[in-house]
Formats: sequence, structure tokens, C-alpha cells
Amino acid sequence: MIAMNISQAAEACGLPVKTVRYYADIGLVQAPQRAANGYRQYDDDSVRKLVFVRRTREFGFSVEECRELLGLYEDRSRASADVKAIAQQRLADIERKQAELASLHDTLSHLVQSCAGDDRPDCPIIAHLG
Amino acid sequence: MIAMNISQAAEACGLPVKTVRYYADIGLVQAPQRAANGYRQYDDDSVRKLVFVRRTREFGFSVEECRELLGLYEDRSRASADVKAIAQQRLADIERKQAELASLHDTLSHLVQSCAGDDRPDCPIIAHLG
DNA sequence: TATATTACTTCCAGCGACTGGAAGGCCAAC
DNA sequence: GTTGGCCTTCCAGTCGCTGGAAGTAATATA
Repeated sequence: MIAMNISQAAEACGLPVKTVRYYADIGLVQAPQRAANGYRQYDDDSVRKLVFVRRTREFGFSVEECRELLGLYEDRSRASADVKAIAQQRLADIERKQAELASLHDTLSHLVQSCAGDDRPDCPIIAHLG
Repeated sequence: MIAMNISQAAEACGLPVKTVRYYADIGLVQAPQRAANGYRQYDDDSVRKLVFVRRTREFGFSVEECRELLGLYEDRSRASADVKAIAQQRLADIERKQAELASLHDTLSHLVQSCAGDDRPDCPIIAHLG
């Protein structure tokens, strides 16, 4: 399978057609060429890039980070340190978010536990927020 | 201080002026009245609502959930069960997100640890994504 | 061969929750 | 009187898609 239309490429990489077209529009992963009828034509290599982007997005990297990582993915002479730096940054983001969620969960679960959850109006949740 | 201009109300509730105006626009917390010159005028009660919304947003509730909770906050005859149900929903969301982040963190920190982070191109992070 | 359906194209709009900025009115101080 | 600050409205942009309209191309069926 040398050339694929967009729906086949989308199928192969596990992304919606719309998203593949969007990635092409923003110049993240472009179709290597167009057919005579104007259809985008994808090949195995571009599908690999799309898969790379999908996985990278699933890790919560932003599209711009994906672009950067894709550049490093493509660059056979990259330094692993460059990749590691971006990943560490992302890891720090995740840890910040985790701390935030843990604190939130702590407070909210306390409040939920202390709320009777009956027909009466008294509610420590509302009291805490107000 | 019976009537406040928007900047004073914003100062008092801890939100940016822009946000207070935005909340008024979407009908979440409107200024109780306008001055003759067209300026929004806030009072203590509306500032209390703004504070309520700020805290509720800080808990990660959506604006629509805030609207709902604000309704319950205002409703002296609410059932605490109604509030608790919303809070439990939110708690479940938090827990889902926590699980997701934990899994992400696990994988990514493994990868980061196994990456040499030097000048050489070999990179298990890229290898995993590609 | 004619038609119906599907797949593709582009472009525009909307999501959520703001945020920035332009253009203009209002008010107090110097 | 003019400078500066605060207020107003409205429009555009953020991020990462996603839905839909309108039009063209390819394909399947009658």
C-alpha cells in the first residue's frame, strides 16, 4: 500500500479524519503529496508520523511540543538530552497537576463525607464555598 | 460601601475585572444595577456571589455547575442531597483524572529515567513514541 | 448510461472560559 | 483644558479539535 487516501491513513494511525486534516492544515503532519484529483495522499512514513503524534498527544504534550518532538523524532542526529528535557518538563507539569488534584480531592471528599445528603438545606459544601 | 464600581468589586472578590464583566455577560453574576452613567454597580451581596463562584471554579467545577450551585446557594430551601450529588460527580471526575495522570506519570517517569540524556541520538522516549 | 451514495475538498463556526485590545464616553486632578 | 484613569461595548484570539455546509470526484447499483 504505497499511497492512501485520508480515510485509510486515518484508519491506519488511529485518528479521526478531521484531525488528520487539521494536522495537515497546521503543518504538523502534511500529506506528502496530492493526487491529480486534489485528494491528499499519505504513505507509510507519514502514517508513522501521525501515530507518533497521536501517542505523544496521549501523553498530554501540547501540539507545539509534539511538533518539537516530531522534529527530534525525524532528526537522526538528535541528542537524547533534548528529548529528555522536554519530557522532564512535561513530567513536572503532571506532578504539579497531581498535587493540585490531590489537594482538591482531599478537601472535596471531606466536604462530601460531612454532608448529610438529605432533604434538609444545611450543607457544609455550600457553607464552605459561600 | 453600598455601591461599588466594577474594579472595586473585582478587588473585593479576587477576580480580574474582565472576568467579572464576563460573568455578568453570561448571566452568571450580574451587577444588581447600573449607575446613571452606565457603570455597573455591585453591592455586598453580588460580591458574595462572585466570591462563591471564584471558590467554586477553583474547585474545578465548570461555569454551568457553578450556575447550578449558585442557584442552590441562593435557595434557602435546597436539599443538601442536591449539592452532594453535584460534588460527588465532580469528585468522580477528579478521581478519573488522577488515575489517568498516575498512569501517565508512571510511564513517562520510567522513560525519562531510562533515557541517558546525553549527546547521543539513542532515546527510549522517542523509541516508545515512534 | 443514469443515478445514488460515498469520499473527498474547502471554508466557516462553535466549544469553554476567559483575555487582550481598540474605540469611545465619563470623571477628577492639575 | 488637557492629561490620565476608569468605565463602556464589541471584536478577535487562545487550544485542539469537531460539526456542518457547499461543492466536486469516484464508485456502486439499477
